Amino acid sequence: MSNKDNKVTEENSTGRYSYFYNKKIKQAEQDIKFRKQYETIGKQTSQLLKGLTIYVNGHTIPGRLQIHDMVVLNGGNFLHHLSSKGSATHIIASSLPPKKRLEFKNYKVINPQWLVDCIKQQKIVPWQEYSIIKSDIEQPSILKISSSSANKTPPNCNDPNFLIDYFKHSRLHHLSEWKASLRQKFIELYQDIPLLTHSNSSYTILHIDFDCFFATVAYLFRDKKKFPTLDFDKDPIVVCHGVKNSDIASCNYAARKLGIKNGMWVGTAEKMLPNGIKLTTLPYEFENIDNGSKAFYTILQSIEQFYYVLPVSIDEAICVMSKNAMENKQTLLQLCNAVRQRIKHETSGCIVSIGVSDSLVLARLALKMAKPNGVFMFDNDNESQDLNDMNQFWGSFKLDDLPGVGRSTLKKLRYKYPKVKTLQDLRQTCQDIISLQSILGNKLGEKVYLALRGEDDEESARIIYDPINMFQRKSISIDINWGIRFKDMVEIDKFLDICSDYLVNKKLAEYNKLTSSITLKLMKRCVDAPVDPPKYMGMGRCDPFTTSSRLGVPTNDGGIIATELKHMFRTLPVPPVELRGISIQFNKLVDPDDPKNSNVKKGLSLLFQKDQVTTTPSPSSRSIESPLHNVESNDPHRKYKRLKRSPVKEREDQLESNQRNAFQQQFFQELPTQIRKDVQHDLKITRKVNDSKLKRMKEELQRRENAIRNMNSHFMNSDSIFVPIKFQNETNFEKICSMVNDWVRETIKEKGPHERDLHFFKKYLNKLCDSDRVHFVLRLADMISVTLNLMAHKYGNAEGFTEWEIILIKFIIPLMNRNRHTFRTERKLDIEYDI
DNA sequence: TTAGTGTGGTAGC
DNA sequence: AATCGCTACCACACTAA
Repeated sequence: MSNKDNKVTEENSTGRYSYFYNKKIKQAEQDIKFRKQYETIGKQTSQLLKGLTIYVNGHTIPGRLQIHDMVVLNGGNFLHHLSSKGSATHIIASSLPPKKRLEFKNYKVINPQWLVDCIKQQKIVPWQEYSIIKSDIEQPSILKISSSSANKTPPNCNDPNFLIDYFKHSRLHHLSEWKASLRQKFIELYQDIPLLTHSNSSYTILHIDFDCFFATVAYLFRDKKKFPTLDFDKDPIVVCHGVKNSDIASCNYAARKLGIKNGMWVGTAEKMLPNGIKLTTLPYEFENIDNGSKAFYTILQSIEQFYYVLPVSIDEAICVMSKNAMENKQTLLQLCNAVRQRIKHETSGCIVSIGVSDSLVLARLALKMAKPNGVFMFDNDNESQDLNDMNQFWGSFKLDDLPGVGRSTLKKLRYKYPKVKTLQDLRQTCQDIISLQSILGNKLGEKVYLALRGEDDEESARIIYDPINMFQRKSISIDINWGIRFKDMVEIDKFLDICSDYLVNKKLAEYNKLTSSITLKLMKRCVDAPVDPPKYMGMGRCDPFTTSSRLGVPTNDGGIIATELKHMFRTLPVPPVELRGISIQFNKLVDPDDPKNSNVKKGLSLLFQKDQVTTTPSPSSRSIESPLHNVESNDPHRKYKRLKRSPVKEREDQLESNQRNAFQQQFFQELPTQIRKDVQHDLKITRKVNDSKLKRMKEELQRRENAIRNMNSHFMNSDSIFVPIKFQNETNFEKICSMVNDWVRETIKEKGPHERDLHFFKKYLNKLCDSDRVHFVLRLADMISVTLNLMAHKYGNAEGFTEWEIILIKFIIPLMNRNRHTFRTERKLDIEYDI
């Protein structure tokens, strides 16, 4: 090891000095020779690094040998041993233990990327940005140690940096980000090359993947002082953050032999160890993983025979080559081994395995056979393949080894075919496509059926025949299902602001897109799940709730999006303290440069175009709508004017809003103090959210839609506004009434309504409102109010009673005011709510 | 029929 | 002390129109 050598050298005992001195001379001579050789075969060399002396310390990616080649071929001096201080102009390292940091503190110590970038740009780029001990210079080491230990505060989702900090440590986040960026790069790299065609479908597929990548890198970059005798081939090693309920991201083959699997919790894995064997846990090496992957893709892309290098993930790629690119199996195997050798060499020891076949699914299965550390070629051709070999091949896979078969599908197959254990069994049991489709559904059934015959279904094959489109981004989203613990809506609003900011400024900006549709998904703790789940800060068992919203106008305005999210949150029945996870998706991405969106900035004008589109699908409405169009769209100026609210209109709105408030105030005064305060607080937030610009735009839309519907019913003499609305699969309002009545009566006695039931009830009420049937809502509200009164003396103190009271005040009554258009007419009913 | 919504499943380590 | 359970995309069931 070079470290050891250095120590000896520094001792500088006379005998040794001359030995190393000689060695140094010899190596310098070899370097020159090496360079000459390169030049004679016509390879590019340069004098870029002339005058620089570079030394590599410890493990790096690219590896020591590769850096050596890079330095020498670009005219630099490569220092094999750090013989005396000052002899090296640059030291390349990925990380330094504290002692080395001190030792090297006067050197330019940089990470390998510096060299890569220098060569790429063909100039010496400033080293400071690549310095790995820069941060130490700024503060004394003692202070740093104390602050870093004090830095380990428990995770807190109210911290403004929580999101970024969480993502920095999340393996799954990294995997997703890496994948997205590889796809993006693919598009840039291959956008001009012609697509492959089905007709010429004689391709060889190489599926290449690192063996336990995370674990290998973690091992290579481990703290050697902490693990002086660790043996990667013998000791079980896993990569994780924690000790007990922490996910295992990756485990080496010694661990796999004991039954340990990726995704398992550390505590579970430890239970599988035989007596006397210890499990070694190593931390993640995200940066070095990324570097390793860069080397991997660079090598693959440099191989001429590969038509495409399709990224699957950070450590996995599918290489497509024409069948006649290689002369025979022998040369193909040689190529595979050469690739494996190069990758191992240039990543300082990371191993890839390769599966080779003529379809995606077979290449993937072959890869499974190839692992660990091998190449496997599978020929599906019946004539050249021995039937025994066939049976053995398919017989060695479990059902969920088949791509597309996961936990859930496995369960379905097991249920239907309890005796089937291997893919060979399944091949024999399921001869027809129909039975598979009846269990698994149309597509998946077909996919499995074809896969068992070694063929790809159309969807899977898209990655070969249409990768550019497949890799084109169609949605953007973030999920946070760890560390979410909020106290109240104020905290959640702040968090939504942060999420919105991240999505807009990091994602939309990066891809230069606008969004016109948002989905919000919340995870709510199951009623019977413990408040603190087994995993620290985990989500535990949850019920999911989803809602989505069309914005009408494509936007990248963080404010509008945040406001909409806050509003959406409030439509879902998830109390702040029960929240365990949030997911936000932007579904309909729009290109701002697209000429048909040129008036996005004007915003509202697009809204009205959209309005016309969305309200014209049915023939009946179209016939009625045309007069409307004549009035409005014949004169573009007029249309535009309507967008600007007249001062009169603005005042009217103000008036209405005041009325609404007065209406609510009336109810508040009759409430017990505590409830009143709570309800008022939340309404304040809700109102703020609802009064946003977007909300006003949406209300305007809604009003126009209703107006058209009313016109319809007027002209057509039809009751089209009374389209049936279902609750609990019932459309008859009287029946729904009695159903709701029973439900209220039962749940008042206990703990109130179940969230899901309530959620659907609220949806039903919302639909009633949206279709101008507020009087039904009034009837229901009245009924509930009467029931509460009747039962007050007996159950007035029950939890359910209070719940229903709050539901009535906080949700149902404000709902009736929501649609101002109808409010003025319906209010005449003047039902008295005495609570 | 067609289009939209919400839900579920899968993949990578 | 613990711990960092993401994210894009397809497919399906269901509803509205």
